[in-house]
Amino acid sequence: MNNEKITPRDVDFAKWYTDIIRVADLVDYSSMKGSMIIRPYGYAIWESMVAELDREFKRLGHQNVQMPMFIPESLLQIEKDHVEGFAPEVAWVTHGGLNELEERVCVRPTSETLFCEHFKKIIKSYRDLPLLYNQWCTIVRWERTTRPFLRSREILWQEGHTMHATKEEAIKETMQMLELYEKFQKDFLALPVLVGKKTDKEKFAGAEETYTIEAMMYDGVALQNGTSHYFGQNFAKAFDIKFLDKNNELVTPYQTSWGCTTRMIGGLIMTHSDDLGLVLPPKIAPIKVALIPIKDTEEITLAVQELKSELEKEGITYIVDESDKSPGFKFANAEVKGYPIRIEIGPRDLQNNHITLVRRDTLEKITINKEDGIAKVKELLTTIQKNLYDRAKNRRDSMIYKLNTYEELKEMAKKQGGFAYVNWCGNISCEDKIKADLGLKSRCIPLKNESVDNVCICCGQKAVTKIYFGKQY
RNA sequence: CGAGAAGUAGCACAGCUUGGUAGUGCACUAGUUUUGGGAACUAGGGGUCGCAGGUUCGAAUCCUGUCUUCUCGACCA
Repeated sequence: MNNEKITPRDVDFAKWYTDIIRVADLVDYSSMKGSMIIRPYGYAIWESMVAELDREFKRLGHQNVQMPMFIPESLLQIEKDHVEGFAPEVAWVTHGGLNELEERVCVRPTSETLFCEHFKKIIKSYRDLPLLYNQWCTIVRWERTTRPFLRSREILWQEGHTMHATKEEAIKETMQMLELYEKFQKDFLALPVLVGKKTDKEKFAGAEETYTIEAMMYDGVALQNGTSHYFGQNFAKAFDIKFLDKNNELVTPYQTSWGCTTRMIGGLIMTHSDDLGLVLPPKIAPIKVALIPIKDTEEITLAVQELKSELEKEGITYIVDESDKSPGFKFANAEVKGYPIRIEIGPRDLQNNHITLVRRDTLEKITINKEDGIAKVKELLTTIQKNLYDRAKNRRDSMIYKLNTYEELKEMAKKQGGFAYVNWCGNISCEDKIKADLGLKSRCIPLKNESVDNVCICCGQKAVTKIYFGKQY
């Protein structure tokens, strides 16, 4: 910890973001371009997410597996759209030891092809389905420009891959996982998200339908924070995966995949944090409470001990700052780290049998009887979680603009950010034009579509759907 | 990949115009006094000034090349 100042959020958002990451000591940069080292505190945040998601995946019947890191070129090339989509950002290994490889292999940018090869071997009968696999791993995409958490060359993520006997079941799985992500981001990360379908232009290479979770950052720029794909039989056909159904007929199964990454940490920061440092939703904060003794006396040490054992009894994680730093320094440090609640214990408190609780989200100080402390902590953790979500949602909602004319859209594109909610004819030409002229990309088509009786915002032809446009990270 | 800017201690930077012993703040170490919003004092440790070449008696400083990073564009699930 050092006492570097953070660039104010409204002055330079990009600098503010990297400052937060630096002062909270979440990552370090490796000697290789575009690779980040996730430091212990950053990793602890990821572990909180992993624990929650992994439990949910397993509850829904998924099993974890581990696939190889390398994909032979011939394997990657089996599905045509897939290889075309990923070609520009694949890293290749050409040598093994001192010898040139007969066939080069890539470092997985995603593992559909590996799973498919495996599925082809193990799926024989309808009794083998559904096959519900998930993998926690890192992937590599050779990005030209990188940004910590949001776009790095090595990505720590989770990828689910499932096979189903029927189309309905596969679609159900796709939607179920999408909803799981939405619920997780809402309930745990306190991120209000738009859920919807990607346009054909923006969908995953090789997918029939791509669904997305779109969060909006403090500056109004969108962040795709999770996806769920319905593949239909595209990969299964390309890989010649077949099984014998109940009628003893050889048929092709239906497939899904879904994933989310450490990008969610970036999303957390860009949504909740402020000029003093990190702000973490209590449910995801690795440490919920920071205990700060103001002075090093016997009386205070005793009171800290009491609080520690009470927190332990309740299973609330905490940290005690027993360093010989000044109180002000300890407060600032606790704020930088984003601990949801800080408890100050000093002589003045103890005189009256009090302790002081400080909320990280509002910085409100609450003086309370020592005995009531833990009950108040529990209550506050819930309150803070809710407040963070409400705050983010109000901000997000205030930046969704329902627009009808191209002029209005043009005006919006000039502004800082936000989502435009507009009518669209469904043609890629309009999507291309809006991107080329205004720099806005389609975010998603809402799942529950309102009836559309208007014209496309771009071409004026009959609109077929509502759609969100916005800038993206 | 195009345009611009920058690389000097862990971090942030000054020094460069006009070449002459490597500097400042924070962080770090030890000691003393402190402690309710980023403590004070004292004493320390830490650098081949991104890399390579050139000019020069002498280069962080001037010249050439090169690598890397950042911003903007392009690209991008």
